Amino acid sequence: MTYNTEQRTALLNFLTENPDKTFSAKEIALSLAGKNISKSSVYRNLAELENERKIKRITKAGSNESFYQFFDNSECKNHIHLSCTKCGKIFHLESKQTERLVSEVEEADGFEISKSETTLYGTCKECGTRN
Amino acid sequence: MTYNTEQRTALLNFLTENPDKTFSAKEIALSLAGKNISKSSVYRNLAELENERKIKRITKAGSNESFYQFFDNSECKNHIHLSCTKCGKIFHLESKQTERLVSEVEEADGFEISKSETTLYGTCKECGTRN
DNA sequence: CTAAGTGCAAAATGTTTGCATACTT
DNA sequence: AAGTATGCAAACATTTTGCACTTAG
Repeated sequence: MTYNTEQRTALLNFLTENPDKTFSAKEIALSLAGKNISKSSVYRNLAELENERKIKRITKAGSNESFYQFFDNSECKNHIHLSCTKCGKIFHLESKQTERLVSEVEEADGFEISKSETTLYGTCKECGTRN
Repeated sequence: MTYNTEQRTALLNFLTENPDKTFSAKEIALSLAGKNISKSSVYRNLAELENERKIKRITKAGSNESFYQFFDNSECKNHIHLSCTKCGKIFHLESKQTERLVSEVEEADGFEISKSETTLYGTCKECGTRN
């Protein structure tokens, strides 16, 4: 169905090699300059890789841009995520502390929480102390 | 510092009167047609009211548009929010079930969670069963 | 009177699309 | 060979800005 083109590979490699950072489409295009990939292909591949759940699209507070981050869904069955609304980074929070919360929230309001996708927003340690 | 203009009042009134709905800037402009407010003023007032924490800016999954919802911060000291990534609505979750979660998450990763601002994302009952 | 807000049109930003060409399998 | 991806430029949609004018306090 999908081809492993030079461009898609370069894009996914780039995000894979920087798993704890987020990048805008523009930043990615810039980082991949010289790697023979156009703006359209950056966007098309980001969309495709997001569909395949290989990367995560992130929206930061106060910005209209989308940011993207590597996301290995297979490792995320049993924990939820913390996403910092300031820097946009995603942190992985181990399951034991959060199991209760998840079921409680689901019972309370009928909210359907897929653990692998659930994200709790707040301010991370770094961004908090920097302020 | 800020003036209570006819336009700002109309905009805030509109969101105040529809507290459980979210609106895009376009929808707001449309709803306020005849109320003597221009597109620029819609955007400028949305930004200003967001700064004043009187409204909340919301980003929906898969969309680049911003949506806005009335938000009375003063009522939200002791609970967290559930935000549906499909319909964008914000739900208020009472504190008892979540107190533990909040402190546990804060201890675990140093995440600083202001209860009145914390939002847990997922799919709400309506959007979940509709699918 | 002065600072703040307004409308309008133009510009800037971020993203998507049509099309002809090229690549992957 | 067939289907998929690419680059480019143009189109889009949303949001922001410059400027002259108006209004709230």
